[in-house]
Amino acid sequence: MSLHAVKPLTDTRIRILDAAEELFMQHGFEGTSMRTLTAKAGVNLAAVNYHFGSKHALIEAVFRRRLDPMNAERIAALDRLEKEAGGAPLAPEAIIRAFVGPSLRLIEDAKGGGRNFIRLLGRTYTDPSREIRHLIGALYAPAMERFKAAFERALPHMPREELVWRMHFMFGTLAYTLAATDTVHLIAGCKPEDRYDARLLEARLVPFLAAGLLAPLAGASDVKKAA
Amino acid sequence: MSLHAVKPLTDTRIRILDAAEELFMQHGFEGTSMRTLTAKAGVNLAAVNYHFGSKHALIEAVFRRRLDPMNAERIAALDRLEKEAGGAPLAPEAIIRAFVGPSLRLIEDAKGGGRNFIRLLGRTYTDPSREIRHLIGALYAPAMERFKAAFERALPHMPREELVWRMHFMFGTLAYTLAATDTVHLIAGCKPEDRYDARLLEARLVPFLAAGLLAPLAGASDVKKAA
DNA sequence: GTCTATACCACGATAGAC
DNA sequence: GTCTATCGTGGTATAGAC
Repeated sequence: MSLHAVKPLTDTRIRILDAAEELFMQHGFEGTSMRTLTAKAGVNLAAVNYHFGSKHALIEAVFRRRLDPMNAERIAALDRLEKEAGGAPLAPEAIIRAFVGPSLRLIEDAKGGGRNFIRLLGRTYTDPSREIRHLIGALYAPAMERFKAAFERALPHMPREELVWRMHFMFGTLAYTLAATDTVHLIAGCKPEDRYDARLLEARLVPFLAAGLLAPLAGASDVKKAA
Repeated sequence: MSLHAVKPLTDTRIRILDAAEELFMQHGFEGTSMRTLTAKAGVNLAAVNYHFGSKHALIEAVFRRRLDPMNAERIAALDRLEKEAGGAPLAPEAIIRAFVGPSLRLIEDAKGGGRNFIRLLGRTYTDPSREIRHLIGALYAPAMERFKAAFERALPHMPREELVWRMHFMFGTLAYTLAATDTVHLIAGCKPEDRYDARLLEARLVPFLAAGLLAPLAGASDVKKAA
């Protein structure tokens, strides 16, 4: 099995995936019929079933095509860092950068559909369908395991439960920032041209996340009091 | 004009709003037909048009019903804090708490539909339709202005542009955390029963946000280098 | 192995008969 | 009103042409 998708990316497959990516973003999964999809892709109605097996399998392929390489990149970046460190624990900020970088780069790719995909991805975390959310979870799982382990080594004194929540918060901030690039105007006053500048975004986002991750731990009493 | 919605909440109106809230969450705006909506509400097909004028106006009413009181609550909390402080600048964490609290409380309301609404809201920030996003922006505008001013007074040395971005990040973290309560399992290891405990969530979320907001400012050189 | 035309089955909406 | 025929639309399956 290669690093790439399980099936080779023939022209027809690519056309279908591209069309699906765009239509799923615009109209959702339910709102996109196989007929409009294949029409947009310029392929036969049966092509989806032939190449992917079912609509659900197509959805999975849409996410796999971009998520698998993205997460592989993330893991590779982490591997590189750990190799360089030679056994020493990593700086939390470096781990964050390894995670954030690959996804940030995608939003600069408007032509190739990367930006569209990122927004689709952002929407899908909160998809009403359980199946879909589970799919996303499964696709993220290997990367999440690795990063969780890296954070645990970098922050040995942080309770595991707290770490999980802070990772959740960080993940959410990233997801929202990427998906809702149009929503910055919600808080007026930002230059719109900055929204899709990956390096600038990273320079702003990473310190925010790192500070949140390293926030002083509430005394155990505070959490108990709340519960 | 009262604090409540512009139109009185007759039984039919309420039934429609309740049904719309749930269906919009489950199937999106496009995916929800007036027929299924009125059927679920147990009202005549024409009732939506009579009471709200159009589907779009109904969407607006769905958001207004919950967002206006929620943001009013936020502003009232801020007013209270400022009165107590008597002219002194507020602690950033207190401002955050004033903003976060009202929305967090909604997720405990599963029966009354508050939790469903919060998830709908979370999805809508990244809605494909410009109109919808603008609507949300308009509904948030007054609260955002007030909170932005409060943060500016609390953090006089932070560049305005940086503050706007950090508010954006905080807003995103909150939005995602509320909308994607099911997604915590993405990073395995959290107790599922904690996901809807508002006070526990607040105890975890607020320190994270406060730390991010107060993160050390990158030297101007770093941002320039990125650009 | 790839693609096309077409058929099938399920569903919801619609409209006419009663 | 209720029943029912019908139609459009959805996802899926297959047989046969390249």
